[in-house]
Amino acid sequence: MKIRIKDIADRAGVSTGTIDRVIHGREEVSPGTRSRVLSILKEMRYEPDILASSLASRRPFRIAVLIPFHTPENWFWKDPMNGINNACSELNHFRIEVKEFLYDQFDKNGFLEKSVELLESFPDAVIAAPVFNHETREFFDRCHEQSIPFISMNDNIRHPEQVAYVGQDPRQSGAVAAQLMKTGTNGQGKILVISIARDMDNYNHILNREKGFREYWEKLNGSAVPEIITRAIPKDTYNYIKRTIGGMFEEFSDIRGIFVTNSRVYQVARFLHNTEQKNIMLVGYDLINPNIKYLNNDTIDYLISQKPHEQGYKALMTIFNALRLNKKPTPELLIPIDIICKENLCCYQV
Amino acid sequence: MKIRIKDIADRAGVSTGTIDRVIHGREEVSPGTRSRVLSILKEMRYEPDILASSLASRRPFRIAVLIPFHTPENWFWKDPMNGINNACSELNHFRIEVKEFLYDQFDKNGFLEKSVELLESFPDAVIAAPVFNHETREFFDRCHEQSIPFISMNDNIRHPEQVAYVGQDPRQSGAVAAQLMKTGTNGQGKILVISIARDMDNYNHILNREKGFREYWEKLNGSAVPEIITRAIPKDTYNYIKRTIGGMFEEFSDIRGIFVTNSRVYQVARFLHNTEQKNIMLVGYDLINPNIKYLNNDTIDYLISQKPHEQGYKALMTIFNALRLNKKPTPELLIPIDIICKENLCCYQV
DNA sequence: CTGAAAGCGCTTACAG
DNA sequence: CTGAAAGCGCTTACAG
Repeated sequence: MKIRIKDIADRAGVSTGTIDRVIHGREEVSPGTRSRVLSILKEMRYEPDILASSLASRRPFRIAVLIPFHTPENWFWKDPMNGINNACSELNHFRIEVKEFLYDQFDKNGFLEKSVELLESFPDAVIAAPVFNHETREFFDRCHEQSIPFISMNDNIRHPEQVAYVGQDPRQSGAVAAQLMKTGTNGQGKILVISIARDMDNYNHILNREKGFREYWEKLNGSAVPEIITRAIPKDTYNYIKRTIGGMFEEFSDIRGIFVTNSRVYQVARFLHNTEQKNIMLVGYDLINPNIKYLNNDTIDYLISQKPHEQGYKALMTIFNALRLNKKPTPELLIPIDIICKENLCCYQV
Repeated sequence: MKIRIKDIADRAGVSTGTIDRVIHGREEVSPGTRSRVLSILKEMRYEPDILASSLASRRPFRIAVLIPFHTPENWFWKDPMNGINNACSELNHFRIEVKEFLYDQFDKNGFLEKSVELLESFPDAVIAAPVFNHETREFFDRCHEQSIPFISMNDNIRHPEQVAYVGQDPRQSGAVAAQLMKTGTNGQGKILVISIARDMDNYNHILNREKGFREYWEKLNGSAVPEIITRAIPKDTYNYIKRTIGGMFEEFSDIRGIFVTNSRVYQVARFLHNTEQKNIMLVGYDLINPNIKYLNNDTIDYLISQKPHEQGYKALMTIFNALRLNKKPTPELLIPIDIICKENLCCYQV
């Protein structure tokens, strides 16, 4: 019924050791035997028994993770790592090892150092989250040269050799924000779109979210469309934000909603809360603690979750399935764009 | 490092066969040996290697599923079964077998017959979705007598012996619907709460959803609160629904929103669409095809997903983890209450 | 009631 | 370049 290595060996008239060598592409087999065995493997549709394989093999499957570390001010990168580790412990029977190469998301050199270190450790697979686009692309090139398969998460830089991408579609999430805004404002008045980002922090995402948000209204014909005012704020300190947003409220009348394109929405919430503006619809990103606080006191209406934990979890599962179980992955594993309000918050917190 | 059966055997001065017998509670061991081995197992914190165990054992792990079958008119029960089967194929290396005992959700006798049949097959574990409360409770009693562990899904009847419950909190999902309604109507005008159910179909869920919806407004102090008009419709044919809802629109003025407490929301959507009432906010349940159609043409504003596929998937994973991997499950595995609109629909479709 | 031995399907030195 | 044998940790008849 089930085809074993032994069956292949009998058919090919060689020993099981040789079959094993062919299956794992070791170079110690004569070309003739190799091709004969390969065709028998295909013909008999051999599928390895991963239980037996894991049990017999000493060497663990080593996965290297190259993502930013989190800081007290920016917890975002904690959850992906947790997701990866949770997936790892679910698979612990299969002898998987995760090694973390964490870098400072504002320090390009740090990234380069870590990526060299990673390559020198010769892992079996790589999970990486691109922050520095150009440098990550080069890093992926290097992985490919060393024949190390890699998966890209959170931001899709579409390297031709990547096993898969795991993350959200930022443009689509902008459209979701717009739909919520439409429900809440009915297309009346003005809407501010605020992007708070020091450096290039999450820059791709921000641009695409803004784009998706705008496109939503452009596609809407016939209905009322609000006036949309976009502003980038290059600092994320409260005083700076307070001044900027405060200024906008003086400049523009009839503001009905604010869409903040990343996790800094709590700073805007703080402003609205302090100035007691209760009828502004506020939508932003990410279930980080300060945001949750303002969600619970009704200052933030909705948060869009990037599901960082799930991204990490799925990244590891996907690469494991692809490499160990031979299940070819979807090239783009899109993480759902969850809409979170006070009422459904509890079931999303890991 | 890792404790094996052999280590236990050496320590206890018996053979590995005996250890195996103790671990699996087979009755062919003398009481003295048994208790000695048990205490050594505990002391050395033995954890079985499930790879080796699955590899060596012939017998598959047999899981019986007792849920309603789906019909052309009601596809709801298709997805849980798919979720179970998908989980099963993900675990197929571990030799799991799923056997389906599907019953007619409107036929109590059919349920009883299937449950007898199931018990006679002596499965290793049971996944069941309660429709007939009293009868399911008795069925679970019977499972307990036969020492078959069971998990309850979709509706929690809180049997004291259940391994876990996997499903949504219907009351909380009513609150989510209310929050959406508040965003869309700002608490102005009147809101209809419509429950369309022939027989007792999903009755517990409907009551709890209504309850959660009402409680939301009760907790809201200070804000505008709409007038809420609840109505049960005992038939789900379009003509009947059209007459009833049409009548309500004649009876009440200034209706701003309609909350349909189950998947029949497409019938109300059809009415709104046919009568060209565009400014009524409409919220309902479940990503079934007719609902998706009206979501895409902007008649339904939001759907709440019960994530039936995920319920099935998690039910199987939970019982497998609990019984084969000794991971004790959360007693209530609450499935997130996803809010679906046209814009985020795509990433939720399996 | 208990032990010795073979086996699950694959991998890994080792010998040639 | 290839094979025979031992081993991964657990389970299962079989013999006593």
